[in-house]
Parts: sequence; C-alpha cells; structure tokens
Amino acid sequence: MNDVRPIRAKSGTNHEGTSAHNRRVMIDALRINGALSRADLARATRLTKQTVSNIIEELERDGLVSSQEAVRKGRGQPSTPYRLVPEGAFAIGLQIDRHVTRAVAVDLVGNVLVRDEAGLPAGGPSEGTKVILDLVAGVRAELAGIVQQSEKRLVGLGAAMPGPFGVAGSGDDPWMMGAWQKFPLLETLTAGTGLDVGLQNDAAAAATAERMVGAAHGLDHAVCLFVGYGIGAGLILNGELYRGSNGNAGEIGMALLFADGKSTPLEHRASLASLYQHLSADPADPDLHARIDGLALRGDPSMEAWIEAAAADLRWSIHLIETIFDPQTVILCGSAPEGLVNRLIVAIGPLLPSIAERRGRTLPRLQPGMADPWSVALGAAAGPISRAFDPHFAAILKDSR
Amino acid sequence: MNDVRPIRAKSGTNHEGTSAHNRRVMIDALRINGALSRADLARATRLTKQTVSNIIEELERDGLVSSQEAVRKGRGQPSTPYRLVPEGAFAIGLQIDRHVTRAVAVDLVGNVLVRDEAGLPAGGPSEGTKVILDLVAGVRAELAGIVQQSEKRLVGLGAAMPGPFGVAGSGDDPWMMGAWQKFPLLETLTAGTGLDVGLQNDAAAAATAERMVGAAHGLDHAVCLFVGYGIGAGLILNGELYRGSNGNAGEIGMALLFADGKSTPLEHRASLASLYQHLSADPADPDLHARIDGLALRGDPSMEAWIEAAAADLRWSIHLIETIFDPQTVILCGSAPEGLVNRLIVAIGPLLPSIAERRGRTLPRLQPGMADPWSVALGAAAGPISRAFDPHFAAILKDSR
DNA sequence: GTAATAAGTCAAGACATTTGACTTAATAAG
DNA sequence: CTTATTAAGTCAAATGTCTTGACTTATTAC
Repeated sequence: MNDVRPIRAKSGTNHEGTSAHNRRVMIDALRINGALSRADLARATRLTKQTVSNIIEELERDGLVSSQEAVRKGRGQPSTPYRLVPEGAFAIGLQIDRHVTRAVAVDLVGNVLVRDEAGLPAGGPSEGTKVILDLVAGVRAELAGIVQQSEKRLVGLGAAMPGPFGVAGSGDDPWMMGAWQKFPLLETLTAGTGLDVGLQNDAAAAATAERMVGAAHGLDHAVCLFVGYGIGAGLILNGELYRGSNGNAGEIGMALLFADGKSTPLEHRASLASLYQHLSADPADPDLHARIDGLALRGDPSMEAWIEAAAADLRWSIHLIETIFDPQTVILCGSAPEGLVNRLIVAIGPLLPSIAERRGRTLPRLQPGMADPWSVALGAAAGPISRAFDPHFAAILKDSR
Repeated sequence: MNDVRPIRAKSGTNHEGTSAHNRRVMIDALRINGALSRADLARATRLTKQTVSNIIEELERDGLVSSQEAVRKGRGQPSTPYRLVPEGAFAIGLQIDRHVTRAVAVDLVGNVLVRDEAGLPAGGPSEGTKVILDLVAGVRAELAGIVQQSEKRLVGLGAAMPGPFGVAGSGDDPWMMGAWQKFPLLETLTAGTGLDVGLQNDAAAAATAERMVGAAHGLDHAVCLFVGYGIGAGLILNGELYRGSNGNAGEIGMALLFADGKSTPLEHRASLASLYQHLSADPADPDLHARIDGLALRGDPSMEAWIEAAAADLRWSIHLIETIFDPQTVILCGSAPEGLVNRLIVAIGPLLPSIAERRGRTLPRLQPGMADPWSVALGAAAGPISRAFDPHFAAILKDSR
C-alpha cells in the first residue's frame, strides 16, 4: 500500500538529446583535429552532409565556429574548413590551495586570458571566501575589459582544491584542509558569483587541463599523476574524467604503504609537503617555489636524497596505475617547479615492467605534463567548458541540465 | 597534398540511436526494479506516457516483456505492471581456464539453464578449441531442447579467460596461459559457432555476473576483487564494465609488491595458484576444490598460514581499490570454494582506514559475492546480454552495431 | 575543352518523441 | 448511492531532427 520506495532508472532521451550530442561531437572533432570542412566532419561523425551543414550553420550563428579560407586539395569543389572560435566561450577557474588561491579566465580552446592570485588568510574559509570572491570578481572584470560580451559567454566557474571530500574524521588532519572540507563552498561560490559552479580535486583538475591542451589531448584513457602539496591521480577513462561514487576517485595520497614494519600514506613520502618537511622549509614562504627549483637544478644533496626516495615511490605508483587502469599513457604533472619535475622524471626511469609493455605501442608509457603553478586553475576552468561542450553520455539524457 | 592522416572523432547519433537508448533504458529499469507499469516507467525515465506505451508495445511484440495482472493501488485506474520475459533472449557463456572449460546457457534475467564442463587437454589451443567448440555445441543443442526458438533469441557467445591479453613477452610465463594468448581465439570461436563473440578476462566476467544477478545489481560504481587461479579486479565504473585501452584494466595479479627486499607479483601471494603451491597440490586434480573447501572448514594449520598471509595482502588490496576508485562497495568473489572465501572474508577484517569511511554509508565496504565455480561462465554469458540490452554510451552512436 | 570528382545546397520525406484532449476505471467523500 | 477526484492509458495531430536523392558549384585530370 505505502510503497514509496523510489524507482531507479536511467533517463531516456529525445530529439534534443540527439541534437545536443551531435553539436558536441562537432566541437570535439574540431578541437581534436583542428580545422575541418563540413564534408570531413560528415565522414568523421558518420552524419550526413546535410546534417553537418545545419549544425555548423547553427554553431557559426552562435559564434562557436568560423570558416577559414577555402582550400583546394585536388579535383572537386574546394572545401571550406571551420575552426573553433576561441572567444566563443569562457570559464573562470579557481584553485584553492593551502596558502594561496589562484583564478584564471580561460577561453573555449584553453587559452589563459587573465590570471591573478592572492594569499589565503589563516582564518579559514569564512575569511578565505571573501578573498576568493574578490579575486574571482577581479578576474571577471578584467576579462570583461579584454573581451566584450564576455559575461554572456561565461559558461561557469570551476573550483579545484585538495581532496578528499566528505570523508569521516578528516577534519583535523593538518595535511588536509579540514575546515574547508566542512564549509559549504559550492553554495557560497554560487551565491557569490551567480555562476554555475563545479568542484573537483586538484589532481582531477590537472588531468582536465592535460586533456584540453596538454599531453592527454584527444586521448580516451590516460592517468595524470599529480605531484603537488599532496599527491593524486586524475583519471581520464573512456574519454571522460572519472569521479568515483563520491568525487574522490584518484585520491591516492591516502594510500597506505607498508615498509619497515610501519604504514605511511603515500602523501607523506612523495609530495611537496613531504619535501618541505624533509628540507624543514616553510610552505607559506612565497620564494619557496624558486628556491626548490634552484636546489633541484643544482643537484643539492639533501634534495637528491628526497628525489631518490620519492622517485622510487612514484615508479611503483606508475607501475600500479598501469596495472590497474591499462591507460594509453601516464602523465606526470604537478604544481612542483619544472626543474624538480624534470629531475623526478629522470630519477623515476627506468619504469618497472608491466602490462603497458605491448607490441606496437606508439605513446610513451610516461610523459611529462604541465609543471606550472597555474595548471590546476586552468584545469578547474576546463571543467565547465568540458561539461558544456564535450560529448558525454550524461549530456544526451533528459535530466542533464 | 597527400594528407591522409585520419580524422578522429566520436560518432554522431540519430533517431535510431535515441530509440535504441530508450528501449535499453526500459529494459534496465525493469531489470533493476522488477515489474513496473507504463506510468511508472514514464516517470522514472522522464519520457512521456505515450512514448513509453509505444516502446513497451514494441518490446512486448518482440517477446522481451510481458504484462502481469493489473494492480489496484488507490484511486485511479489500476496499473498494469510489465516484467522482463526471461525467455526473451539467451547467451552462451564460456570459461576457459587452465585445466578445464565450462559453458553455460543463460537467459535474459541471468538464469543458468544449461551447464556443462570438459577437461582441457594439455595440447594447447589447437587441441583445446576442438573440445571447446564441442562443449558449446552441446550446450546450445541442450538449450534448443529446453526452449523452442532459442537459436533465434541467442544474442551471442561471451568467452572469459585469464588475462592479460596481448602483453609483450607474456608467452612463456607458466602462470599465464601463454599459448592461448597468441592464439586467434575470437576468430576461431566466431567461425566455429557463427555467433557474435566477445572476450574478457575472468575478473571482468565475475564483475559482469555480480552486476546482473549479484551484489553489484543496480550499482554504478563497484569493484569485484576476484580470487581465482590468479587474482584480478572487475571494474564497474559509471554503470559499465571498464576495460581500459587494451582490455586489461583490473589485471592486478601482476602488480608488484615489495617486501623483504624483493618484489613479488600479487598473484604469487594471494591466489589459488599460490595456495596450490603452498599446499604442494596438483592444480589438475579434479577433487582439489572439495579438498580445499574441507581444509578451510576444518581450520587446517597449513591452510590457516596461507589464509593469514593472503588476507593481509587482500586487506591492503581492498584499501587500495577504495582509495583509487571510490566505489560504492567492494565485492569479494572468486572461483575458490565457498568455505575458503568465507574464511578469507573473516580473516580480512577489520578493513584498513580509507576514504570509504563516510558519514551515511548504506552499503557495506566489503561484501561477499558469488563463490561458485560457474560464476565466471555466467558472467561471460552476461557480457553479450549486457551489450545487447543495457544502456550505454556506445549503443547510442551510429557506429555501434 | 570535356569528363570526372568532390563540396555543398535544396526540398521533400521519414521517424521518434511530444502535446493536449479524451477514455477508462478505480477510490474517496458527502 | 451518487458524484467528484485521481490516476492509467490511448488517440491523433504537431514538432523537431536527421535522411534521402537530386541538383549546383568549383576545381583538376586527361
């Protein structure tokens, strides 16, 4: 009688879902391949020339694509290539880290147009969100000064911060950002900006950045091993970022390693935090980044000891990632100084044997990714752009929006 | 001029894709929720009553669903629930293991209607495929004897065998099935049966089985830790089996563990193969299964030593799986005897701390799955059924067949 | 100079979902 | 016991998007 158990089902789809998908497929194809003609698009997407023409016309009206000069490539009418218009859409990306927050404005193809950062006060989120909202407002205003009508084309705000999210008893570990985890950040940002807001962890953001403009561009299966203050993995599976059931997939910093009879989280062994501790450095020191870069380049002995130890852990992590995910490639990226990342890559080699050793590999097993303090903010901004324009299952269904 | 670099793009979709998806969504909803009325389906899938009516009518014509007696549940016209018709479709599942091969015939809802097994000769695949094709033919014939028109409703043959597939230099390791890896199995089975043939590793098959009729039923994020002759993980991510870029995702048996200054694959420490070695037992002994079950139940000391060691490795594996995938639950299954699996589950507890410890969990972190020698064959059969009837992204696109 | 080839358009057609009014069948209320 | 209300399900027309096949345009090959 009182059977109110909810019915679980996937959502159906209709014409609008079809059309939305096909639009996304066009945009994706142009992003991956550069400029393409309508005929090229028709062949690649298996849609008819007519359908492609209709959609391209619509995308051009919307300011998302534009035609280039016709190209003669043999017999037949010359083709008119279309390319993505960078100014077709923008997103704001926000990185919230322990001591600093960074915001960027990014366009449809991943150009960073505006960047700004600010120190985060020790007062926690209630103080911090003021700084953050000011920073975002500043970036937004600056973008509006560069591009007219930018507000109309702003698809959202992507935020990235260290995870994991919503885990019991994680409030007090100083390695995490306890107070921030409990704070209603999404709601505050939504209310404070009026934008669609998304949140992901920093490794996921780094992976999103690599997929839009980096080493994972056009790949469907790639894992980004992100070495920052903590360590995490950003998972690109089946062409989409994988989030897990609670948005915490890839948070391998908390993985316990057993050695010498005790267990230690990976994060305490191979992360900038562990390096700072090893060097007795103050994480809040603004010159630290440059200093670390210098130490790495100079081959400082204390630094080298840490690098050897961290490289061993990373080598094993990469082995495990290859074994578990069977990716096309693994990308090592981080907010660490470039000099350090390069030293790490050298120290990590040679890789352990794994199923990644296949006949006919084309991609390297391990590639360097972005080692740029701004890459997380860029990836954060890439989130809303991907949600708005990339093809994915959920975008076809009726309940997405 | 000679620019023949292929254009990479996702495929577009059209009305047929829409309709195919909606049909699959209906079937999925009925599978997860049991019988539902058209009105229920309309609400759950967000399609209109009319659309649902059309699709249900079509599915009924195709013999995939049927109506039950009308139910009065208050004011308003009584509703007519529809349910899946088990006899609506069949698939053959095939497990190829080291010393034995098993085949089953399964219906749309996962009932095993026919099962048969045969020993595999030592002669390798050229000998083995004869046995296998005979076995499949026998099961098919028996199915045809039970259900009329079964051949018309046979959607495919799913094969499962230990992986990994296509890895360089894996041909000679006696822990793997070297000769089989090099053999054109798919082609041989396709030619020998005339059916659509799919291939996956045994852990993936076990996960597929758990999703159709077991602990992962209706879950979108679950990992099955499969302890068989080897060890592997079957990954259900976003409601689909994840295969990786080469179908080897989850092949954690080859993951190297470092202890006592040397590295060992997980498979050599926690798998039936390692147990057989520990007990100096002959894997080809047909009574071994029962004997192991007995030893486990009796608390045999030698067995207990192995259990303690294996449980420690499994405990850590589960911790790692939780940390990496953030699943709703982890399912321990295997082709091991049930007594052994139960002992292992007890020995594994308590679990290590991880991000899976959340406020408001409803599912247990670790659940027992099927511990049935036939579960891999069942899962192998579930593969084609899932491909044919479950909603998934690829099924919408034009190039999926 | 003509045929072949390829890009792209036009207009009609096909197909699946949606819309809104309607029918049917039950319970609740007075 | 009658009537109002509620909910399931149907009917027929409308809508939106892709497809089809013929046609136009522009270029190169012979």
